[in-house]
Amino acid sequence: MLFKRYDHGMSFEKSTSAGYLANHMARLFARGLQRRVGPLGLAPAQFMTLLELWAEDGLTQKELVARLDVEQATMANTLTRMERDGLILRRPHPQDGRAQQIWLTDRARALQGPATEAASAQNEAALAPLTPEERARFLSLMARVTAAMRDEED
Amino acid sequence: MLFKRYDHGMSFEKSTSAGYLANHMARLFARGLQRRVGPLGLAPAQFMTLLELWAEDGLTQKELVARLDVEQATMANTLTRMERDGLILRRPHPQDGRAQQIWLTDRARALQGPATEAASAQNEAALAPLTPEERARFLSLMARVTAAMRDEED
DNA sequence: AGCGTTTGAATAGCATGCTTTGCAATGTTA
DNA sequence: TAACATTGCAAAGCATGCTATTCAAACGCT
Repeated sequence: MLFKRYDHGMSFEKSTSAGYLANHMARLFARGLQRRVGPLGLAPAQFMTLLELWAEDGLTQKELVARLDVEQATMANTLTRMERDGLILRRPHPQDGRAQQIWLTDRARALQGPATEAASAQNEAALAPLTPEERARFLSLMARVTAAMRDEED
Repeated sequence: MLFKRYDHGMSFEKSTSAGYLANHMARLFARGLQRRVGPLGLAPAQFMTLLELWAEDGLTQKELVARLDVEQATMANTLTRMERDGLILRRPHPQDGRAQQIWLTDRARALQGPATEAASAQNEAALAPLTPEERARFLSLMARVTAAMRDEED
């Protein structure tokens, strides 16, 4: 019997790999969000962080890390850039000398409307081909898969 | 009427934002894949690139860029690291003096089995809570959303 | 009180992604 | 064929992730 040179019998089709699709989809979301919120002077990770801070100000870095599920070092760097860009202020925590509280600037508050509109537009563009029922199922499936991987991490 | 300080009436719930969930899910996939293929000396983007090259060798950088949907500069950097790590060789293209062909090394060929097994294990862990029908629907939904965003880019 | 442990952040170093820019090899066209 | 345009890659610069390390503040226990 003849075999083609590269047929090792263990094809791994990227088009049917959840991880591959998830990566590609997330990159497309990020590109689109960048295109839409970039003109406001925001980057995607900054927008994600602002989402938490618009809901509640004065959090510590540790709290942001827990809510956004990124590493502490990643958050520290993102906050440094946001401080540089005049979006937040870091103030010493009144009860804990190791910690700081993160406060929004007026500029950051003013961006809530335009930025959330831009993000909604991106979501709408991505989900355009789906029916309302499919959208709900899709969000639910992503949430379950995400939860499975989080559980597996500990 | 009274309003809480931060209720601007435009809540954007991250738990119901497709983009937010996609980003989080992709980060969890990347962490898991890193954990599983890292010991083989591979990084996630290198694995993604190898997926194409295991199927077909001798492609140009331009062809890889088209198949993986990343920017040319991103691919150039990834290939430089793969060359440094002894996974590929860059050889001048016989017909086009500007281009090069990318060839796998024996080391890269030997990694196909273990690496695809590791990636399959990651996919399995992520999709564990889903039924076979749900998995199929999930992949199909991701493909449709991805296609919608790609279409929108041009 | 004193000492070891834990905890909150910062820093360094690296991988991946992007945009922008530059350059040499090819193609095209007047 | 000379001039212009296109194309394939590389390099610079930056944002976001990660791991590992370090440091000071806070805690806990004897």
